[in-house]
Amino acid sequence: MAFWLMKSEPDVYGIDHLQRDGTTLWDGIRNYQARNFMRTMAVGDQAFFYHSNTKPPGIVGLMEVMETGLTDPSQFDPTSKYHDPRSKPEAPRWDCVRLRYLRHFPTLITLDQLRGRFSVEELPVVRQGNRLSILPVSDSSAAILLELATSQTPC
DNA sequence: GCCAACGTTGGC
DNA sequence: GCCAACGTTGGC
Repeated sequence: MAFWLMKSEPDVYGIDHLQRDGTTLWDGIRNYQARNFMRTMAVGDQAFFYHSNTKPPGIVGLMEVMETGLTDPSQFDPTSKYHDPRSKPEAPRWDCVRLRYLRHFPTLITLDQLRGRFSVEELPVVRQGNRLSILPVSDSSAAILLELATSQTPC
């Protein structure tokens, strides 16, 4: 079982939406590197939910990969902001996974905390200007994150 | 294949 | 609003 970090803007789709929905299609990925990471995901992998473009940004909880290798329907939807006119149904360019809500962490693990604890090599999300919305997380980094999440007490 | 221009993400 | 990082596009 592998670990991942997946970003989303809480105003667009945050962990509270996922808790409400139970599961969701993680669609709209339009970056080849992120897509290729998604393609290596396996059912049962776990992903840290990262809230970006918010104050402060950071990791808010955990989710689980339910299905992989799904075609992203938004690429064929002309009304979607993720519509890709160059993608043809006989050769879809973008795919996605289905994720399941696992839990909120008791408190936010802020980007500041992550920067204090991890190097760029250990957890690339701490690098300034990192735009990749899906990143692998090593087992050792995941263990530290899970430990951090449980040791922090809500205020 | 090179590279300049441009666009996007996302922190601050 | 600014800017760092970096992917994409298109001319050549």
